[in-house]
Amino acid sequence: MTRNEYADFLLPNVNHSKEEYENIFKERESKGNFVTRIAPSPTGFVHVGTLYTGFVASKFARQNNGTYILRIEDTDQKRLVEGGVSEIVKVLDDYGIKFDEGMKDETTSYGEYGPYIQSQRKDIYQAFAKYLIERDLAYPCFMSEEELNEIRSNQEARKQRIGIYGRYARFRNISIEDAIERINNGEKYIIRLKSPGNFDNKVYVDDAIKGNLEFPENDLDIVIIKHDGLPTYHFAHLVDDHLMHVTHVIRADEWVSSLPIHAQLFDIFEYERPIYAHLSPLMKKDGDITRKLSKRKDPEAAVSHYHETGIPKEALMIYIMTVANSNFEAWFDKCTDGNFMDFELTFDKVSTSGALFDLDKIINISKNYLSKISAKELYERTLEYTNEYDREFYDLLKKYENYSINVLNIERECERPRKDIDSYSSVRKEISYMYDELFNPNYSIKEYYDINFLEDYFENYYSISDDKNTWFDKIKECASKYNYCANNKEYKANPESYKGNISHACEVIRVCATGKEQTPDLYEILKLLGKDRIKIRFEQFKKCFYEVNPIWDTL
RNA sequence: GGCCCAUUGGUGAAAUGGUUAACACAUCGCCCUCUCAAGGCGACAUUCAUGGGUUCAAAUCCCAUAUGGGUCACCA
Repeated sequence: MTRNEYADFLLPNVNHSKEEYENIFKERESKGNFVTRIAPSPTGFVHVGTLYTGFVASKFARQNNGTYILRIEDTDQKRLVEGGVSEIVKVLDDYGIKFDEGMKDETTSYGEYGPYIQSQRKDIYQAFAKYLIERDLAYPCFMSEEELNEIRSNQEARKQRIGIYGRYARFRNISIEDAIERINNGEKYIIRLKSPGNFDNKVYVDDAIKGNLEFPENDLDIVIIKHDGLPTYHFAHLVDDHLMHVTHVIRADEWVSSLPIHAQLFDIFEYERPIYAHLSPLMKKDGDITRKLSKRKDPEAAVSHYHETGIPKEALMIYIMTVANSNFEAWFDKCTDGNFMDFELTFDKVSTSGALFDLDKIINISKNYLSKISAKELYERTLEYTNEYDREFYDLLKKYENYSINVLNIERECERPRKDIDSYSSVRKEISYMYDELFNPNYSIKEYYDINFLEDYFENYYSISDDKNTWFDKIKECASKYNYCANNKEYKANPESYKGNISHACEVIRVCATGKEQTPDLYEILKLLGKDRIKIRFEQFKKCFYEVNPIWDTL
C-alpha cells in the first residue's frame, strides 16, 4: 500500500485535497491587508475576556480598513450549548462589534471563506491531515486513555517533561501493515503529528504585544485529529487561519505557550506565519491570591452581568479601552464629542501583564457617561432596562413620560451635571420619591423641624412661578421668622441662639416634600411636584409630625 | 516539576539613562453650596519586589534571587 492509499485508508471519504482547498480560497482582493478574527466556542456564556479580545481585534481591523471574521470553534462537541452561536452574535453586536464575514446564527453565515463553523469544516481538516500522513509527518496512534494517564503520572513522578515525545510516542514509527491490521481488528485511533522538532533547538516568535519570545522547539506529537474526526484547536488554527488568509491572530495570553506548536505547524506546511498578538488576561483579586477572572466563580466575568445591573454598554467599552491602551484615558478626557471609538489603538501600548478587573472604575466611568447623555436618552434607556427587570417602575415611567424626563433633567443640561445615577438600575433609587405611587416616606423628625414654619412657608411664601433667587430669598425671609438664621456666619458664631440655619430650614422643606434629607436641587423638585401634591405631602408630614410632637403648638 | 511571561502606591498606570516618580479610580481631609451628587484644593510610593553589578548618573541596562501569573488534554 502506498502512503497515499494509506492516508485514504486512515481518513476515508475526504472529498478534496489540500491543494484543491488552497485553490478555492484565494487571497482577498480588497481588505486583505489586515485580516483578523475572533474564534469563540458556543458554550452559552460570553466572558468579558471574549468581549475584550473581540473588541480589540475589531478595532484593529477597522483602523486598518481590514477584514474581521467571526469563526465559531465548536470542535468540542461536549461543551456545546443550544443557541450558543446566536448568543455570541447577539452580545457582540449589542456592544457594537461588527463583522465582515462569519456566522450570523446557528446555521447561516456570510462571506466567501466559509464554512465559518468548524464542525462543518471536517473535510478540510482531514484533507490537510492526509497531506501530513502522505509525507510521513502524521500517524495513527492507538494508545488508550489509561495508557496515556499512566505515561503522564510516570513522567510526573520522575519529574520529566510531560507529553508524548521521544520514546513515549509509541506509535510514531508504526508500520503501515501494523496500523492496517489494528484498524481492521477494530482498534480505535487518533491522528498525531510526527513532530520534527528538537527540544534543544530554539524557536523565535515576535509577538506584537509581548515582543520577542524564545522557546524550545516543539517535540510533542500532538493530536491533530480526534476520535470524532474533528481537529484539535492547534490544527484548526493552522488550517482555518491559513485558508481564511488571516494576517493577525489576536487572542488571549493563554495561547502563548502553544506558540512553538503553532509555529511548527505553519513551518511544516511552508505557510507564512501570521502576526501574533497575545492579550494578557483580565484578573481578579480573590482574598490573597490574584487569578484569572473566572467564569464559574465571578459573576462579573459574564457580559450579561453588566446588562443585568444596568451598566451602559458604552461605559463597559470605555473601560475596556482603558484596559487595552492606558493612554486612552487621557485622550478621552480631551475628547469633546464623546466618540471614544475614534481613538487609535496600538499594540505597543497594550499592557504585558494582566490587569485587575476594576469594578469601581467601571462604575465611575458609567456615572460620568450617564451624566452626559440627555434626559430623553436616559429615559429611553431606563425604559428599556426596566422593561426587562423592573416592570413596576417601567409602567410609571411610561405613564408619566414627560414628567419623568423632566425629573431626569434636574441639574442635567448644565456645565456640571449631576452624577448620582451610576447605572440604569440606580435610576429608580434616585428618583422614586418623585412618584406618588412610590412615595413612602419614613420621616425621622428632628428637634429643629418646625411645623409652623412649614405651614407658613407653603401657605404664604411658596409660589411656583418664582425664579430661583426669589424663591431662595423667600425661604430666608420666612425661616427668619421662626428663628432659623439666614446668615451662615452669624449662625456659626452663635449656634445656640438659633433653631438652625438656612440649611436646616431647607432640610425641613426637603424632608417634607421628598421624605429624604438629600436630594438634588430643591427648587426644581418643588416646581415639578406642584402645589397640590406638595400640599398632600405636607398633610402627610404634619400627621407624622404631631405623632412625634403632640404638644408642639404650646411650645 | 518543565517551559514561558510579568513585577512602579489599595487599583489601572506614565516614565524609553538625567531636576521634587505624571495622570486616573478608590480612600481621607478642607473649601464651596439649600442638603446630596458633583466641583475646587490638598494628603496618600523618602522610592519603583530583593540583592549585586555597569555608569558621573538607574524605576529604566546586566546578573542572581524572590514573588505572582499563564501553560503543559482526543478543552478551546
